[in-house]
Amino acid sequence: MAPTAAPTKLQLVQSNSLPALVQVEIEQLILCGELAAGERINESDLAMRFGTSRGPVREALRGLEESRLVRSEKNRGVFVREVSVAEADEIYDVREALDQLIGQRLAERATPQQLCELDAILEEMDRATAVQDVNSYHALNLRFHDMLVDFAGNARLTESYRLLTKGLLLFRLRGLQDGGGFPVSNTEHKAVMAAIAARDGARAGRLLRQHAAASRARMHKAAASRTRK
Amino acid sequence: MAPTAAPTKLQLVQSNSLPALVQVEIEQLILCGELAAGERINESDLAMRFGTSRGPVREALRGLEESRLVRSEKNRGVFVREVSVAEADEIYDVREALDQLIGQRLAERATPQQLCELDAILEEMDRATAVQDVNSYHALNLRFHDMLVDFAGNARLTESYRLLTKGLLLFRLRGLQDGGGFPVSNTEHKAVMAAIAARDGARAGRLLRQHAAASRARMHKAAASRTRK
DNA sequence: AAACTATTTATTGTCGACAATCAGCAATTG
DNA sequence: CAATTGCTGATTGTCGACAATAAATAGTTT
Repeated sequence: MAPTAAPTKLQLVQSNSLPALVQVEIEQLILCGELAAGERINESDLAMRFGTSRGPVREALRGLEESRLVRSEKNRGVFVREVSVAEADEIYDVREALDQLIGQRLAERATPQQLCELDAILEEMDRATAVQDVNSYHALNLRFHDMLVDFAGNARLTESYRLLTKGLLLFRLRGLQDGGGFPVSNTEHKAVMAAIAARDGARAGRLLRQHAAASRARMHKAAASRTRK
Repeated sequence: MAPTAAPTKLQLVQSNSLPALVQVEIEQLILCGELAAGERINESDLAMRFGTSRGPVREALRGLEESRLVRSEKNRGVFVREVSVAEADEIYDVREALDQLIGQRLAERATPQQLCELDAILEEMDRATAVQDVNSYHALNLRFHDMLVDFAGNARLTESYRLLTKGLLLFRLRGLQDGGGFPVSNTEHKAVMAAIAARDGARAGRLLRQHAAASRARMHKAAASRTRK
């Protein structure tokens, strides 16, 4: 009998190759800000840190370059990408289109079980809002949108979306955290959820797109107030 | 004085690293079908072919894995990806959303010069249709859509779109070339162009999305008739 | 003293070699 | 005779070493 639904830890470790492991590790380093945007990455240092040789590290960096988290200059090294406001704007343009699709598909396909999970997150976000816990809210917000795209049931859509939002995450790290308008954000989430629960695909799509647009506007506002200072 | 707009061939060769060169080379091999879908890729063979060692080849393959053109199994090698009809369907779902955005932005931003270039391609496609030259039409069609997304003026959008369509290309290689309905396809192109020339973003977006949907439908039809045989 | 040049040093790019692992075949055993 | 077990050849995974390049430093000249 074949082991059907048993994701053993052993199997995961054995299936994932070392460069792949190193890649997610470096990705974490970048996303958590330990490797700052614009910074140059030293291959030898990373290799030492992970206890490998430079080969796997180079392979991992090549993968990260393809996912646009780093850029590489010949004979000079690879650098953590920095995304400008203009680039973030471009990303948002695409994201809005994808978010609309996500809302649409969610309304068609999301199971009641999944809707419950989403509602649970929303409640947690309300609690975080009440205590003004920005960090928790930010993390929950990320998880919420990740679940949304997952539950939309289109693997390629998930891929594209994740790639895009990683770039956005890199931008947010530069300081401006969503313009601070996070109580508003959650009311928008609830409106989207209502449309999904009502199985109104068109409305859900429209609302989720508007939510992304609002988020973009908050970013602009924060960026503007920042450059003014 | 700095060389402003002179993309010397020398500079390109020197700026692009060897693994990057190898990567596009392998990509061509895959996209032109010399490396068939599902086939296993031998690192040593490729290294010999390009006159390098296995290191750069491995890095290139890691990049291609990130762009989903190959998949990698630990200790077994990397394989050219094969995309099923279901996956192609997923891709089309996303592509439709992006095409709508492309049409919208094109109507807003395309310069008269660019519109001329596009029209020129359309004429060529008409000529290819008249002579029933499927291959030429296919190539022109690819160029046309590539130019569309380029002229939309959003680098991230271009990236996402290209990534998606590469996957689709991989699927088309498996035999079914767009269901043969290519005279229809070009009339759709012309309708889109008319909307863009009229600077009607909403209509251009809607029409380009419908064009993608029609293309998807043609794929389904071809796939159905194929499995029936 | 400033500017240009030579040298040194650190880091990347590439390679060949060795170890680990897997697919296929042969031999053995019940 | 079927099935399991143990080889064998080939291929991948990883490493350390060397060459090539770029940044930093020191030295020289005007």
